[in-house]
Amino acid sequence: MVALSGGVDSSVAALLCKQSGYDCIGATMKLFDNEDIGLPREKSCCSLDDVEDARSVAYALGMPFYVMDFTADFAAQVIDSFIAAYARGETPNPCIDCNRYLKFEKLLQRAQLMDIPHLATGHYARITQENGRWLLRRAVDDSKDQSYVLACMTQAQLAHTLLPLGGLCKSEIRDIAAEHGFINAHKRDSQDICFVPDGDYATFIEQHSGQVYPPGDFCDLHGSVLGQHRGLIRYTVGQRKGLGISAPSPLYVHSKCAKQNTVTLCENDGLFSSVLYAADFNFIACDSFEQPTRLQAKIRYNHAAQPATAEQIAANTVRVTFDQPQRAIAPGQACVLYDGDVVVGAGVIAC
RNA sequence: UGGGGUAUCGCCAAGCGGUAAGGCACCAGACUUUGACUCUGGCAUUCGUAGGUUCAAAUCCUGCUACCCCAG
Repeated sequence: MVALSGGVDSSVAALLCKQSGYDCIGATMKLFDNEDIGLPREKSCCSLDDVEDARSVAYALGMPFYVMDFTADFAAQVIDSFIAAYARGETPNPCIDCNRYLKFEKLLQRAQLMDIPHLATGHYARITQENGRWLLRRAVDDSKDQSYVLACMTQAQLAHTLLPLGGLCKSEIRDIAAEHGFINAHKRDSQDICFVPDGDYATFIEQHSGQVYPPGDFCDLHGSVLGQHRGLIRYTVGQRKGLGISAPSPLYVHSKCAKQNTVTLCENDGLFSSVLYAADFNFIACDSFEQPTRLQAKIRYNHAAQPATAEQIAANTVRVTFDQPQRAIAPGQACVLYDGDVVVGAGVIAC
C-alpha cells in the first residue's frame, strides 16, 4: 500500500515501489472535510484537489486506488490534541501526531487488514535493519530529511514500512516525476499546517474549540508588565513578530504561563538554554540509556542536530544537555536524538 | 499664577542653517511538509501651529497651543 498525498513525493514513491516489483495499491487518507476548514487550497496537502491528483497518478501507474476516511480519528488524535496543547501553553507539532496516530497506526492497520505487508510513503528518510533491530536513518538528501517527523515510530511500524525516497535527492524526484508526466511534477511543496491552509491557526483554534483565549499581560523577566497580549494561543516560544511592543532591541517570547495567562518576553540573549527534558520518550536504536550518552539532538524540524549528552532519568524521560546553549527550546516540540545518521529516539519537550 | 524645559513616522530617537539617520513596531516577499526564527524589500516631500529672517530653516527670531518640572 502506497500512501498517496497527491504531491510529487508520494507519487514518485509509488512509481519506485512498482518498479521494484511490488504489487501496489494507492491509498489517500481523507483527514478532514474541506468545508470545515474553509476553501480548498493548493497549499493544503490533503485537499480534494490533491485527492484527484493522487487518483490520477494511481491510474497512470495502473494501481487500484482507495480513499480512506480517517476524519474522525484525525479530529480526535491530531486536531483536538493540537488545540489542547496550545491551551496548555505548549507548541505542538501536528505532523508528528498525524504520522504517529494516523499514517503509521490507522493506515498501517488498514493495510494489514487487507493482508498487505508493507506501507510505503514519500518521506525522505531511510529504514535499515541491524542485529535484528530496525533503524530509522536520515535521508541522503540532508536538506529534505524528514526523519525528525518519523522519530515516533516503533519497531513494529518500521518493520512494515518502506521509504523509497530516502536515498534520492529532491531534484531527482522532480526529474522522475517529469519524465513520467505526472500531473504534479511541478507542484509546489506543501507547507503550513494542512488543516489550517491560510496559516491563521489561532483563528482556527478559536473557531474549532469555541473557546475564547482572553488577553493578558506581557511581562519581562522581572515580572514587570510591558503591555497586553491578545490571547495565549497567538504566541509561541521564540516568536518575535506580532508582539506589537516597541523596545530598544527586538523582543521575543521567552515563555508562556497558561495558569496566569501571561506571556514573558526577553531579548534574544535570554532565549538560550542548555538543558531540556524529553518526556514520553520513544527508543528506536536501543532500549534505554544505561549511562550518559554522547549524541546529537534536534529540537525542531528545521534545526541542525547539535552535540549533546543524554541521560535517562525515568522510564520515559530523558534529560538532554547541549554542549552549546540552544535558542528558544519550545515545550511541546519533539526532541529527536541522533547518532550520526541513525535516529536513537525522540521525546516531547517538557516544561 | 510666576520661573524653566520640551515639542521630528504608531513608540524611542539622530539632526545644531544647506535640502529628514537609526532602532522598535508594522506591511510585503523569500525561506520552510509544525509553531517559530532568519533574510530581502517597503515605511515622514515633512519636522506642534501661525508668521518672520535667509539664496536656503526641523535647525535662527516672534506669537499661539500642548505637555513636563520647580515654586505656590
